[in-house]
Amino acid sequence: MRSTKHLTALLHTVLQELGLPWPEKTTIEPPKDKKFGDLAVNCALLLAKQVGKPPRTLAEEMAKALLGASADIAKAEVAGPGFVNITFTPQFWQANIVRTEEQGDAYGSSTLGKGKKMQVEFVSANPTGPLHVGHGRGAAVGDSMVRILRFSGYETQAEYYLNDAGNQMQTLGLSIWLRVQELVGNSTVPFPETCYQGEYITDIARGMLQENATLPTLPEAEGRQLCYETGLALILDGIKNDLKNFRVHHDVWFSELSLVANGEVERTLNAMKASGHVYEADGALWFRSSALGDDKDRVLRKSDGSLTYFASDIAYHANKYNRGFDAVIDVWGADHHGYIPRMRACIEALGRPAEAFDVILVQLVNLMREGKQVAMSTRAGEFETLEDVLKDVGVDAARFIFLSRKSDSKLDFDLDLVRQRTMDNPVYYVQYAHARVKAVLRRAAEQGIGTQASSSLALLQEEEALDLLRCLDRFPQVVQDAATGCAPHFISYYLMDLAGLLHKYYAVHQVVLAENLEQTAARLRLLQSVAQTVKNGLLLLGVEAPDSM
RNA sequence: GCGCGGUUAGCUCAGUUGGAUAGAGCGUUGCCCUCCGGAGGCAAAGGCCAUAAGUUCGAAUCUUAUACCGCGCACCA
Repeated sequence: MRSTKHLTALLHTVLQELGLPWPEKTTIEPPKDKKFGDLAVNCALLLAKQVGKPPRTLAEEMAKALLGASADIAKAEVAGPGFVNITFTPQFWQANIVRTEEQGDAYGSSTLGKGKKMQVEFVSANPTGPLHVGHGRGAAVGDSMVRILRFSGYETQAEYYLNDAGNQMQTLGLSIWLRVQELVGNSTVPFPETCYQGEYITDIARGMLQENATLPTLPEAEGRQLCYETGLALILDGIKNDLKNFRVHHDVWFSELSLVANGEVERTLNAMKASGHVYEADGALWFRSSALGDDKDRVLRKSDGSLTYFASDIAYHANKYNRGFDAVIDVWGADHHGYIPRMRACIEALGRPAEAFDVILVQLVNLMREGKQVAMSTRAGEFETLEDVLKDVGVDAARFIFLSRKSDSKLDFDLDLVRQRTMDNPVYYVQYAHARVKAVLRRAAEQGIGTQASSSLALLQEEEALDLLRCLDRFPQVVQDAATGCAPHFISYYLMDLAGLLHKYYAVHQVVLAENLEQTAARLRLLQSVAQTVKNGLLLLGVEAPDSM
């Protein structure tokens, strides 16, 4: 980050001196192969046609000018078809340590999103049962995005949308009610397939009976209402508890019912009527979403007079923007992708720019045990709860695995592997890098050796040290890319790289050398900077950075 | 049928705005413990980036077509 910024500024000056424009598509990035230097610039290739000179000639001119422009540049070479490869001096890289020391826990943060208000809505599982692993992935992704956005300077709110207004709530009340009747031997019909089959429903019914033995004798409407209210409260408590254990936090729990009750849905529909996005046909109220890119128009109020889920969802999103968010991100299960076009149409109808709405699709989790897929069926009430998985593998491992894949690709979650506390499990590989540094620092402290700021960083000349320094420099950019790309997995991949370089350095160079305190102090500072960066990165994933393991 | 996503090493997956000889982990094979935590490191083998055309200085990346896989196409939520 520091290196690319520095070179970008130098290149601007140099191009100006040479009388050349700055090509829009210029890239300044670390090349794949280290032998091409620290950073590669492609702009001679881009300018060649426009200027009418061979790319290599242009590149030569740039290289020469860059070399003279700053003492931080050790080499500027032309290679391949016309790349300019820049190598910085070791002193330049060593200064990264000072930067991480100064910034500490803030290293990697930025003001990228300064002044922007963002909202991330995630999990939002219907409160009709406990969370399962799929919800866990959405929870990890959403929570991590919130952390990354905040670290990048966005004012960010985490929200859970509670679907407490629909048919499913009716079904929940009925399911519990019928189980209550079963428990006291009143059932005359088999338990309906349309009701929730899970064992937790019977547990709730049993609990309610213990509290109130007269429950089954209540009139059905009253009994079902009571079952619904109590059931919802219990399930919600369970969900909140699961999320807390998973280190996932929501700032706001937003009730769908509240939107309907206070007339906000009606008001939003009226506003859309006024702007001509809505019409009546066949006794129903329709949203003309097909005019805004959707396949077909969508019903908002059914011919029986009741509202569709989509109607309250529109009101919900209108409400979000009215709360002042510049952009909202919804985290959805990938099976809802068909919902995106109508939602985009809705955003447009609300008069918001397309950039103000983003969806992160989270693919399903394929849970594996002993090499076989674990069957999951919500309808049959057979699913692996998040709670069970966390008990099995732990929060750190689960979060890291969820965040070490692109969200929009299927995830094989191998319980046997994720449970392992070995280096086959990437989370331990990364955490071990942190613990290892802390162990060395403890060891040094025992011998009375500290990390004096006065120590000479110029002693860090080894190739493995420079690799670490270059990697440290990438971190702020990685965080920003994760923020703008909605891609927490960039952080996990980065951390595995950094941890690998640390282990490599450690294997080659002994850090604590009693006979060379100056060298030792410099190396300790390098390691301390690495540990700090690992810790900052892990925090963005919601994973702990242990001092010992 | 239409739409969305996917197809990269034996397996699981990265690959940013089109860049140089396509990467990592696991697995396989071979090596390194007088050493601060070996819970580690080094090396080798392993590829028609699904297929075919196109765009251009240059394509895993962009376009089009085809194949296969997954998902979605409600006056459900």
